[in-house]
Amino acid sequence: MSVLQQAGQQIISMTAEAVGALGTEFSEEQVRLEVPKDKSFGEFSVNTAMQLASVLRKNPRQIAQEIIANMKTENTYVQEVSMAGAGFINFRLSQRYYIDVIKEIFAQGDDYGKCDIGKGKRVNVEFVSANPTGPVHIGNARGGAVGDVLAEILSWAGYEVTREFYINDAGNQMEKFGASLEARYLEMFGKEFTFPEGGYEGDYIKEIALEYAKAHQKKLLTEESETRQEILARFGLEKNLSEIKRALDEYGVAYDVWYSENSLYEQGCVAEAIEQMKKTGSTYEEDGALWFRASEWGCDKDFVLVRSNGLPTYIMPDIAYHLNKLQTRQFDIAIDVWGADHHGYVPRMKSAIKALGIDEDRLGIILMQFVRLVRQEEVVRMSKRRGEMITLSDLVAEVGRDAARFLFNYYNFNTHMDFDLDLAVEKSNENPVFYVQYAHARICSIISQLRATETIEADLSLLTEEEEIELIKVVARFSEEIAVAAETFDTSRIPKYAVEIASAFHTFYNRCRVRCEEESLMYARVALIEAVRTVLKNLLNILGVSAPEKM
RNA sequence: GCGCCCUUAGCUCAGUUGGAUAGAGCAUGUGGCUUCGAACCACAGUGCCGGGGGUUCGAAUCCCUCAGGGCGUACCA
Repeated sequence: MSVLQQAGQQIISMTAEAVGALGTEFSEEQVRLEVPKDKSFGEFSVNTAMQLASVLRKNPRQIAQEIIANMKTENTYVQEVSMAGAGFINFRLSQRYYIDVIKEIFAQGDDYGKCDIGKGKRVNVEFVSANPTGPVHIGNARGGAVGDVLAEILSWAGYEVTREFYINDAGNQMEKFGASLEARYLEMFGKEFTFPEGGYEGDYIKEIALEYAKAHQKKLLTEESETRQEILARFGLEKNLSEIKRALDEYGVAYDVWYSENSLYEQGCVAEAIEQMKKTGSTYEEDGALWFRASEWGCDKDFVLVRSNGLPTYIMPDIAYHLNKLQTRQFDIAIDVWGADHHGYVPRMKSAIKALGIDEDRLGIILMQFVRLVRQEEVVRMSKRRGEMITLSDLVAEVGRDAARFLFNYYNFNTHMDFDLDLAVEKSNENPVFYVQYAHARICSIISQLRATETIEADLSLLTEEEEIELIKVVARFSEEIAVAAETFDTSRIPKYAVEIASAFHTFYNRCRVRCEEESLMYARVALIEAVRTVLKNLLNILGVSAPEKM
């Protein structure tokens, strides 16, 4: 339990106890611990008196007074309890609390900020899963940044995390891919060809075809069209996948598992999943197709699982995939990071999961709102069909990995965001990522200049300035921030929290000199900023953003 | 038609799950380096929390309704 949690728990206990002494039932779970908006009210507050007002039919202020009179603060971090406003009970902590926070940071170092709400549960986070028919485009960039950081947050929160990429290497799009490649291949040798309807028109298709032609020349001209397409598709898939891996690697995203959709077919998982769906008794045949009675499982409409031509629809291998994750591989939780255009897909997937007897809460779905790229105050238009798009590699080359990852996580996944390329590049000093990195570099610089004398044991009780206390108060919240971020899947809390710490540090820096007259105070302050450096570094690590010592 | 998401300062966004006077950054204005990094700090102004009802001690937050924007609603993926 962190120092912060200990203090919080003490307040909860003493509050529940004090209410009990008044002759009223009030459990610890009912105590709502809050942080007052105005710091002059202290570190914590509870609104217990207001909660009890309607029950006791008394003025909340009077109730608050009675609760306070019964409070036992001996041997706790609480120094002072007071009543304010409509009946808030406010708590001020003793200095020992702040000292213990810094000691805790030193003791835990690179692990400071971790918590154990995950209790070792196994979580699978599947994200990006870009279509392997082409390069990773900008739309996937947000999902990549958020998915990767979410995975990291969950791991800090005590979950055992697997990062996974689902390769859509089966079905319709693979055929279109192969047909598109074939057309370009034939075109190259001056043969007759028809470009498939809805095929992939991007230049990279020509490049892949050219590459194959360079290596194998006219070899495929004598083949049947079907085998030709298959060979080209497989060749192109290999190419694209290695390019996708390269781009993601450059972006700082590394996967534990690359899961092939096609392998689900090959291993009979799709057929098996169809059987399982039938066994639920919620399927029926109509017009030669197999339908799932999703309307019985909380979905507005029924939908088709197997078409009348015998081929499964797109959702069938996906059901098999989730069955594989949640049943076969026994993950406790599976999280999917999807684009907002898939939101209609959520109730369908959940209804299937439910019908199969799996607790739907084990499936967490994050819907990523779209990103619009803005340049010169204008929205950059992209067309995947025409192959006009900005790739992840382009973005990283233009704004850098640090800025991209930080900014994508800076906004909650649920907000539509505009990514201003000019702002991210030209006015890079306005970018919050540099603000945080600057704070880190600044601390490193100070510490390196004082390194010779840093070994002396510091007297942390000398840290009494308002800016010093504020700084400690902020860094003390770390594990709490991780816990909330993990529970809400909200990665944006982390960069925002990092900015808050950087800001508290800069304020401190401008108000208090580290290298000051009194040596003992100097050591105490060195210890303080050393602790802050650890926290900033840990936060940047979680974000996958570098923590430079010089800028 | 039905369903989901969004709407908070000039701009980009927070708002601790219903609490105290609604906050940051950017932009604007003023001030701060003979001493640790001025990529920084301090101070200043701006709000019909999209509109209107309701729930209660108390609403930006929960419910209803209307408006605007985005996206779904295939035997496409």
